Order: sequence, then structure tokens, then C-alpha cells
Amino acid sequence: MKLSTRARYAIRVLLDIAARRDEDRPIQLNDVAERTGISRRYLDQIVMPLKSAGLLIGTKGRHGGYQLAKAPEAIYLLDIVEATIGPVNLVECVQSPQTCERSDECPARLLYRLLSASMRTTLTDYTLKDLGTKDVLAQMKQKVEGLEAAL
Amino acid sequence: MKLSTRARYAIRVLLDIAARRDEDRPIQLNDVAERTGISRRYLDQIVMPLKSAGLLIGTKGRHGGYQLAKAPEAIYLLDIVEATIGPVNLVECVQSPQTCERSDECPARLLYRLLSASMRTTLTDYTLKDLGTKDVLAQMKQKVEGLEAAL
DNA sequence: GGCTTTTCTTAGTCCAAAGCTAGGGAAACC
DNA sequence: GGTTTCCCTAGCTTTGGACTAAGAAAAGCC
Repeated sequence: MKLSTRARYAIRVLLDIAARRDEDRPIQLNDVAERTGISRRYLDQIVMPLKSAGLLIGTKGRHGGYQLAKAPEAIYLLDIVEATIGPVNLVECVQSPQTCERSDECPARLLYRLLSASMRTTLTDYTLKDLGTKDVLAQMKQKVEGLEAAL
Repeated sequence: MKLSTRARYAIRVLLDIAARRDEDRPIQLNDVAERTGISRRYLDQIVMPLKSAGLLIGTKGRHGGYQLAKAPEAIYLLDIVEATIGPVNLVECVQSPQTCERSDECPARLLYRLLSASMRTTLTDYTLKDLGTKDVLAQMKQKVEGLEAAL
């Protein structure tokens, strides 16, 4: 039940590109690779679905690279994650009830729906910009520590 | 990012055993296998960690089987899940910060902590009994549909 | 126009973990 | 003593994740 490294890398890459957005020119993958510590070749694969999903714009040729396709405050974390690993749900039956014949009456499925839905909700509560905004992060930390303390 | 079938089976098995608790005698794995559709051999493995975790009690010999070690309202879903697949967290660094050198200042880690903590919170909000209680399930359904509608 | 720099696309390798099967031991009961 | 059950360890098979590699295609520069 782990989040794949691809998804985590995708977030890391977009954070890197977003942080350099003021320079207003394409960021090259070679640079991103160096800063993030992700292999250049692997980066190609991380970036591909982000481009297909309309989160990044690629420019070829000399001085080419990648730029955000939208403002960071318009990029929800759910967009990033779902672009790289597909629909967010903990069990297949959440999305496709027909994969299990008794999904109608299954109490566990309700639980899986709840878990999945609240993950998705959290991921739409925050944007790429939020992860670079001190205030939001501080407030997020409060929330986390509250939850962790209650366990 | 899927919940393993072992965890789902564990919940299914405990629901099956809990549903037959009024008979007040050990439930045999052969019967459980037949009702749940889980292979008998595999069931052995599902049940083992549940016993180690103190959720089930096994009785050997003729008319042996398994019984709940506690009342269903005392068995939290988190207990079941963590007994079978270990600590619930979406990224390793949530539990072990030292696995990533920049985990102190990593904004993404905060997100992963939040996601993990809210999963754990949800799983401690409900018990084995709740999954068999109509009222609770109805109220859960309300909650899920609210969340799903907002997405 | 040709050379360089970059993105872009596809294919394939490697490894770990999940999912499941199998064999036989150990206790309890009749 | 034999049957029934749990109990434990070992292994097999498949899947998916993580990553590497090779080169095509496009854009810019001289």
C-alpha cells in the first residue's frame, strides 16, 4: 500500500520546475536530474505522462525544456498523482464494482470507498503552489500533528 | 497503491467469524474457506498473523477452530490491517525519516504524513462490529457519498 | 544545409513482493 | 491410536515497480 516512486518523483519534479518559474524559460531535464537526484533517463518517463495530462509543456531543440502548462495554484496534487499512476483508489472494486460479484452488499467495500475518497479529497485540497507556501505548510503541519497525536 | 488482498481477506475472514459468534464455538477454517471463497491453504496464512496479534484464538483437535479473542466492538480495523501488512503509511519516510536525508525540510513528506495519518484515523474510527451494524453502515454511506460528490 | 541540442518514444532488463500451493508436524479429542 | 483440526516452513509463479538503453524527431544555430 505504498505510493510508487514515480508519483513521488513527479511531485518532486514539478516542485523543482515550479520553483524556477520566475526565470520564465524552459527548464532542461539535465538540470532537473542533477538537482533532484533522479536519473536522466528515468526522468523522461516521469515527465511523459505529466505532459500528456496537460501539466507540462515541452519545447524541443536548443534552449528547450519543460515549463508548467498552468499556474502552480491551478495544479492540484490529485492531477499530478493520477496523471502518473492512474485513478486513486485502494481497491479495484471501488472504481469497478463488477470486478466483485458481491460488491453491492459488501460492507468492506464501503470502507474502501471511504478511504479512497478521503485520500482524493486531501489531494484536491492542496495545489502545487501550496507545497511551496510556508503558511500553508505550517497549517498542514498543525493538522498532521493533531491527527498523529490522536492515534 | 492498492491494499493487498491479504488485508482484505483478513477483514473478510474476521467478519465471517464474527457473524457466527453467537454459536459460541470455534469456527473451522474449512467452513470459512467454503463461505468466503478463499483457498483453505491460503487461509492458514491469513489467519496466522491475526492470531499472533491477539485478535483470534485457535483451538486444536476435533471440533477445534478459531474464535475472536475480543468482542467485535473492541477490534479496530487498524488492528486487523496492521496485523497483516504492518504499519499503515504511504511512504517509507513517514515512519522512518532517516531513509531520506532531506526529510526534515521536505514539503511532500508532510503531505504523505497527512494522507497516512488520515487513513489510520479512519481505520480507528470503525470496529469489526461496525461493519456488521446497519446504522453505522448507513451513516458511513452518507459520508462516502458526500465526499464522492464533492470531487 | 548540416550540426547540435533538446525532447520524445519504445523496448527491454532486473528485482522484489504479492499471491498462492504444498508437505508435514503438533496438539487435542474421541 | 487414529482422526481432526490447527500450525509452521518452504517453495513456486506471476505481476508490477524501478530503472536502463537506443534512437527518432524536432527545433534552433551557424
